[in-house]
Amino acid sequence: MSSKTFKEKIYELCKKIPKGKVATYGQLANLAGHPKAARAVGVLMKNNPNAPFVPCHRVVSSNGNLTGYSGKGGIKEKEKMLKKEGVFFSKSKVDLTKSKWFSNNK
DNA sequence: GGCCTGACTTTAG
DNA sequence: GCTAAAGCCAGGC
Repeated sequence: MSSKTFKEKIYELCKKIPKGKVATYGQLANLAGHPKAARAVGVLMKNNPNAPFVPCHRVVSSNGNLTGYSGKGGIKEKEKMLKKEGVFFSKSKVDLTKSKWFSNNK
């Protein structure tokens, strides 16, 4: 039963992202059951009704580039946090080759 | 129920 | 390698 809305699923998926790993918007959308709703995912993050409850900074674009983040510091802080958590970086982008999250729960 | 917005993704030039 | 355009979707008013 999918009583939960798309956004609720997205938030839960965000919380499931392990430390030191990152996921793409499209991936979260895919796990939520809508592979093409990556855009909607971004909107939900922007609204960010539960900022401290969801590590939305672990969500990046498909090429590993850090996009968005309306939080304090913006992209800069976001990158900093990820580096701190152990995410591999290549210049100003996430090294998806090493740090992309492989969701097991589907 | 319809219109607008947007932190996406992909393809083409 | 970069820019532009199109397609897609859900939330909010």
